[in-house]
Amino acid sequence: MSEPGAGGESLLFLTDEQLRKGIEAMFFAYRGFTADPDRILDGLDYGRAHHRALHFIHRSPGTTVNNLLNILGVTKQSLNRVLRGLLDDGLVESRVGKQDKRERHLFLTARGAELERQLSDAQRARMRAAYRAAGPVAVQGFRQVLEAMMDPEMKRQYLALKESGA
Amino acid sequence: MSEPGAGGESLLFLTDEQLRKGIEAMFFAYRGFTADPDRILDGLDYGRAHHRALHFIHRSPGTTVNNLLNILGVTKQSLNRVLRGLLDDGLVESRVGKQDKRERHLFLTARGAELERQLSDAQRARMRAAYRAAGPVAVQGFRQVLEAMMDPEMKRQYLALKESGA
DNA sequence: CTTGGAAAGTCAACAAGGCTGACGTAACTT
DNA sequence: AAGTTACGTCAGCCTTGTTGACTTTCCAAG
Repeated sequence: MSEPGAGGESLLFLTDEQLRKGIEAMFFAYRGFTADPDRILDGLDYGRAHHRALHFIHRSPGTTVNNLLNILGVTKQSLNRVLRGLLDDGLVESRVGKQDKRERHLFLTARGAELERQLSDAQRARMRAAYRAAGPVAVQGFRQVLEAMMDPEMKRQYLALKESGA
Repeated sequence: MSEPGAGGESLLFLTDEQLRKGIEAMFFAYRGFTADPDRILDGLDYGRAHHRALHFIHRSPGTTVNNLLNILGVTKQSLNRVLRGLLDDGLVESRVGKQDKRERHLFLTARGAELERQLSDAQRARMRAAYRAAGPVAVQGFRQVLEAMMDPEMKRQYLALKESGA
C-alpha cells in the first residue's frame, strides 16, 4: 500500500499477497472447470484422460498419435491405454496414413463425437456463464494472463491450434 | 489478430469457438502453473498433494484437519496419507485443540515453512511474470473470470481466505 | 537392396493420489 | 447415558501417470 511513487499500480499488484490470491484462484477455478465433465464421466467407464483425448481429436481430426502425445504431454504408454479403450468401444477410429503408413490418423466416430459434444457442452456452459458474468474486457484479460502463464512450447501448441481454427 | 472487427464483440466472444479457446487456454496454462513446483518436488519424496497441503497450512496456520479437507476437496483417508508423511518428516506440526480437544490444529515447522517458501517462490515467479506481461487490467479480468468459474462453495472458501488475508 | 532409424504398439511393473467401506477412540453435546 | 463429531487407520480398489524392454512396420539414405 505504501509504494512511494514508482508508477503505483504497476508495482502494487505484484505483491506476494496478490500473487497468492491469483494462485488460489487458479486452483479453485480449475476444480470448477473440470467438475461438470467429470460428473458425466463418472457413470461411464471413462475418466478425464479420455475426455482430453476426445477433445483434441475432435479439435484436430486426423491428428497422429505423436501429435496427440505432444499436446497432452504424456507418455505413449499412458495415452495408449486410454486410446485403446476408445478404439475398442468404437468412439475413435484409427486410419493408417496415406503418405506415411506408420502413422495412425485419429478420428471420432459418430458415437465418439456424440460423447465429446456432451462433455464439451457441459464445460462450455460453465465457461459461457463465467464469460457473461465477467464481461468482454475481463475475458480479454483472462486469456492474456493464461497465455503468459504457459510454457513456451505449450504456448506454441496453443497458438497453432488457435489459429488453425480461427 | 483476425477477429473481423465488428462491434459485435459482446456477442462474438461467446461463440463455441471462442469458448473452446478459453477451455484450451485453461488446460495449457494449468500445466504451466504446476510445472515449476512439480519440478522441485520431483527430487523429493513429495508430490503435488503435499504442496497443496503445505500451501493451505501456511495460508491458514492452525487450521483443523476438517477445514483442510473441505478446502482441498479430498477424503480424509487421502489427506491423511499425505499429512502423515509431512508429520513424520517434521514439516508439519499437529497440536491438540484447546477449546475442542478432538480437533488437531496444523502448523508448519521451520523446515516445512522453508519448503513451502521454495515451492511458492517458484510458482509466484511464473505468476509474477505473467502478470507483468499482461498488465494490471488483464489481471483484474483474469481474476474476475476465474471467480465466476468456481463452484459457489469453492468461491465461498476462496473469498473467505482472500478476505482474511487482505 | 540393405540397413538405420522413426512411428507405433505392446507387455510388465510400479507409484502417486484419488476413492469406498469399516472400525476404533476420544471428546463434545444433548 | 446415548448420540454425534473429529480424527486416525486398515484394507482394497481405480485412474492415470511413469520406466524399461521389445517388436513390427515402414520410410529413406547409403
